[in-house]
Amino acid sequence: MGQKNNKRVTIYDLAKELNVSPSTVSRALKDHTSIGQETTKAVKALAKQRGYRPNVLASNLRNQHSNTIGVLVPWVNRPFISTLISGIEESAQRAGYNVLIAQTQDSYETEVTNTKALVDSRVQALIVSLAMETTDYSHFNDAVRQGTPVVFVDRVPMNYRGNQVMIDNYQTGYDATQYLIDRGRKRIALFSGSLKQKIYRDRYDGYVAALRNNGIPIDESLIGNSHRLSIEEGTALIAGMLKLSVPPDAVFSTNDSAAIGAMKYVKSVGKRIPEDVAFIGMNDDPMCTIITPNLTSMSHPAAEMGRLALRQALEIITQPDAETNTAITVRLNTKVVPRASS
Amino acid sequence: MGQKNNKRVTIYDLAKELNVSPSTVSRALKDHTSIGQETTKAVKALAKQRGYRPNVLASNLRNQHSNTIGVLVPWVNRPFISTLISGIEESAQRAGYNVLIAQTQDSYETEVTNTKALVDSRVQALIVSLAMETTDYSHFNDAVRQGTPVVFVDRVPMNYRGNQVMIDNYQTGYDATQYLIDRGRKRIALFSGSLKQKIYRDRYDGYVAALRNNGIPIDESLIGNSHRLSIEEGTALIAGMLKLSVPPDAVFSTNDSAAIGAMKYVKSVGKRIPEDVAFIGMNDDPMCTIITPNLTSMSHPAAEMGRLALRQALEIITQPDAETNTAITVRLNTKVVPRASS
DNA sequence: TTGTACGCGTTATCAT
DNA sequence: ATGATAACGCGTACAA
Repeated sequence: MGQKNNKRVTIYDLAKELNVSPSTVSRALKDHTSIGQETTKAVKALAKQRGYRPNVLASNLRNQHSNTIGVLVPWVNRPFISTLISGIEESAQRAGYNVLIAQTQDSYETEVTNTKALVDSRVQALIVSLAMETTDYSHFNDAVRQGTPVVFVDRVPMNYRGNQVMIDNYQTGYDATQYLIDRGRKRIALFSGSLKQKIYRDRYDGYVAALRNNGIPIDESLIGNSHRLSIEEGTALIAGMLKLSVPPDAVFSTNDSAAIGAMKYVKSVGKRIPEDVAFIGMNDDPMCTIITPNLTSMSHPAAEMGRLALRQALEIITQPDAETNTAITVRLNTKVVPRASS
Repeated sequence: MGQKNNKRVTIYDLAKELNVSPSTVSRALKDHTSIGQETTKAVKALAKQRGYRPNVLASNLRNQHSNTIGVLVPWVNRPFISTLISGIEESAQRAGYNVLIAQTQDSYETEVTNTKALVDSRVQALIVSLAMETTDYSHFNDAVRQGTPVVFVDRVPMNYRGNQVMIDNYQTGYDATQYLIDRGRKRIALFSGSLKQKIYRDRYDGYVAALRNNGIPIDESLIGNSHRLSIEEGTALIAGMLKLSVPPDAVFSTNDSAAIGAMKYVKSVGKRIPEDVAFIGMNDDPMCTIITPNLTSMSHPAAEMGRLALRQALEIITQPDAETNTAITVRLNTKVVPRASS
């Protein structure tokens, strides 16, 4: 595809050709007021003609930053996360920033490695959603210590008071559970992720509180833990619970995939949804309106969370004295998206 | 989260403290054979103790590259693309490369802008899937001319002979259509993307050839063009076609989303799938096994394509004389993934 | 308004 | 086995 020609034009080339100094070129190119109109115009014209492009590598070194935002997530190919990234990328692009992406594959070790790699790449800020098993956050402390601010999104650390964007997970868990209770359900199963993760812990707490406030006993056999909350794991969880002497009459799954896996199983054994088992999921992924019956879910504004996380990052970056900033926690409200499954 | 302390340790700091020269430190750090065991060990120990991290910005400038791969896609939050990216990222990580991501939002203008931005960022290679309306590829010629090799994946240019990874779209279109014909269908609708895009053009050609070889006339009213092949557009397309005096008895949709939109509509008006209208999609997205009945589709190895594209990029990068390389076209075969919808 | 000179941190070349 | 020096390209303090 075309000829290759690595000799890139520099400000020195332009300077020589115009018989001015490189600094004049440098200044003219960024519309420095102290450079004459004539000169500026001439420089720009030649730059365009010669196809001059600034060497970002040199500029980065000189300015000690990369104009890049790092994004570290468990997996990019999940509906919620890919939309989150889409929101981040769109905002970043508009603000003139690049986006460097890495996935942890939900592994703590990979998270540590990649955090270091991103910091080494001198990203100006790091937007992070934690790996499932992460309970030690010291690698992020290291990042901040080295001058890379961190904004957490969705899967945020326990007891964290720094910059973060999330939903109100406790309330979401409470509301989802209450929604099922309001529809007459008494034996409500919970599909949860690791309780070491704050988001799942909070949803669990909301679930327990809702049951308690309605005088419904907590039954441990109805609480299923799952590593990844995949479709397959959802199937496995419900299969186990349907064998109980008194099986659940409803399921609150803390993501949609596991709910859908369970629904598929329930349908396959001839039980009716929602009559025999009602379902409510979380995230409101597109698949909710594809399954039959459509899956009730809790809203989860992925793109918006991405935009907000990026905005926070930008604010930190542009603050001259990052030390004195007050950290911001954005906690978004969710609501039930009612559909036929409950 | 911890104290901030921007003063980063450099090889000069280490050199001074150890009473050696910076070059010795630099060499020791990368296990240069000419440095004594003792010295090397001492340097590494101190580096670790002082928390030394190389300044990638400086290294990049010196080496004239960024160790980064640029990825330019229409949207990151689509099942096929997010999985493609996942494959690229995983391989890149393993090879020690960063991944810079940008989306074109299927706009030609944005594609041009972002290509330039990525080239300016000195990515070492660009992996691109074209925007829907792109028919002029000169911005990629510019990229190559400036020394940034380009690998296309999935949505590749027309009549291109450079590096690219794709599926055999003609054969895929042919096989999908033949599959419906084999099941006795005569009036087979096609849901296509823009025919200016090679992938849709090839699928269209395959569709036409299959009909022709089976003596079935081409009916223009059964060929639907769609801008984004979204669920909504699928619904709209089938709604129009069902009004025909002789409506289609099958649909070949060139992606799964549009097929599913159409299936939802068909079910909503009380027609049966596959008895009244059979369906086959493309990509084999997860949603195929969520819809009822499950959607037959054509396989589309997204993660594998990502890995292959990255490998091609790496080969080009590591080739010393890129000029003389022969370009590689990888064309993967697909197969029908049969399910209940046809 | 423009030019000179230096530094950002690393690495490669050449010398010792 | 180690050191001195230059260079990558840009941006800016200081000088003119």
